[in-house]
Amino acid sequence: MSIRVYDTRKRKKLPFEPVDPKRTGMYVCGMTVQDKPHVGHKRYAVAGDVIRRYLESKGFEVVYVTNFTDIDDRIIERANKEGIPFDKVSERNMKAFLTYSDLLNIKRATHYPRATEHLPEIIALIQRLIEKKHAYVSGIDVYFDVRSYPKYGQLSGRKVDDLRQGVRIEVGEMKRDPLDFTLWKGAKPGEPSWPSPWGPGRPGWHIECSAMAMKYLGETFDFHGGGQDLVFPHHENEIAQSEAATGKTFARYWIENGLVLLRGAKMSKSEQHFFLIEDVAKKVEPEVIRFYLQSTQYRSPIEWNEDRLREAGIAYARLKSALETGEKSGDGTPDPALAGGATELPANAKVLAEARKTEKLFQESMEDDFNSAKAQGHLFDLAKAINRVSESGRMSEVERAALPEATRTLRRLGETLGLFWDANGAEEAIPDEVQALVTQRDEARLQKQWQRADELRAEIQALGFVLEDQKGGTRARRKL
RNA sequence: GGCGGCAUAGCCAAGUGGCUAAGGCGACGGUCUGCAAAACCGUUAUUCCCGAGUUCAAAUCUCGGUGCCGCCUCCA
Repeated sequence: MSIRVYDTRKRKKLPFEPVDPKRTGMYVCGMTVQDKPHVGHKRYAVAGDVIRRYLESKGFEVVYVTNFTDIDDRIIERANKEGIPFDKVSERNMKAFLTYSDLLNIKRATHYPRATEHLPEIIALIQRLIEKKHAYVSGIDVYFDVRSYPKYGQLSGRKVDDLRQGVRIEVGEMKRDPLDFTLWKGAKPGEPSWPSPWGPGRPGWHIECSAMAMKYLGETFDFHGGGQDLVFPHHENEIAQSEAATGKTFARYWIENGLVLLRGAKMSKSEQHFFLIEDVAKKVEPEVIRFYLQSTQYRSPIEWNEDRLREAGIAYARLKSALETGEKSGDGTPDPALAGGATELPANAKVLAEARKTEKLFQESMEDDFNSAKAQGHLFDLAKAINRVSESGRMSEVERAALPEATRTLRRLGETLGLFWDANGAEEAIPDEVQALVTQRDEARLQKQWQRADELRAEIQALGFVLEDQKGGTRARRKL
């Protein structure tokens, strides 16, 4: 058993060798909170959460850090437009981010550091870079000297000389080299600012992540994630400024996730080409959104598409249904095979064999660069085995005795992927209104009033529930 | 123009040197059902964008095409 991780920097899968055998650190670049979160912001959150949950299931203590960039030009722009302080804008969008993280069963991070709360750390890091001659003061700004760091470009595979053309210098910037990037941006009149040795100003975009990652995870840590659109320049610059300052490896594994596409093109704030997660959540069950987002390997792009989501809903319902079936037949039923004092589950039960096999394949999938798509796929084989046992009228005692254990395996593996949390209480909370209609329909069916029964079923379906007439009675489920 | 990635059935998606090319959706046939739904059983890629090469052996490696995506400016 060994975990292998694809590292963007080395461009290959490497064995996972944590800095600390018991504890691992993950830094996942969060969002700039000038706006509400869109689906793309949930892709990286889900991808990170899956990896985190898996590592935790392997016994690691995971220190998980996701930042908020709560000060930058866009936020200031937005605040000015609305005529409110910048922190009102960032505050409300951070809140929205967390609301929808919870909705998608994304575990809360260990830390959610914000740039504006880490000015001392940021300033100290910039000072360190100036002392080492990797940064210089120019006018009211401080820049990183890219030419002073020969390994620049190692993450994104770029050569400094190739980059020379095309780089733009904004008005007012006084860089020695067009490639140099801002560490500290001196404030213009009326802009929010913090005091520093170089005068009032605010941090550049990249420096906060280096400072905060090092503060919470140490100068060298295991995982650094974020969207693939951050590879260059953001992550490249993070490596440059961090490793130039410490002389040590910064993050050991760079695990950038593929982007969410909309009609074939990247979801993006600046292009106004995106779906807000709050709008999507009104139409699609949160469990299905999550299931869908992790049904593709995290490094591949994923198309956001209503047809795909509907299919995902059907597929996911299959898993949930098997789980429910298994748990229902398992609960409260004495296991005949165990009644005689037997302490071990019947090893020759087919469901149990399937559960063991699924467990093995699931683990192998996740060990191979956290392939949740593959792991999730294996769950369907176990679901089928559980349904098969529950289905057959002449279920053997051996199979029945093994069913609870097999079902527990399904639940445990699903939960490792962050599934099966029943976001809307779909199982328990059948509204009284719906339940009353179900009862009426049952009565009609007893009297063989089929037309009346069908009308009632149509009404119930219109309320978003599906019916399953079973031997023991009618089961109503929320449609996923 | 430079850098990186992707191309697998009707659709989505695993698989990156050798067992029958996972799984889901859809479709078709069957069981069950008052009819459905769900579930179960069966069928649905002699073949992995195209061409050449390496190898006893390639969807998987190499080279050359074609198409798509991302980055090179803020973006998860």
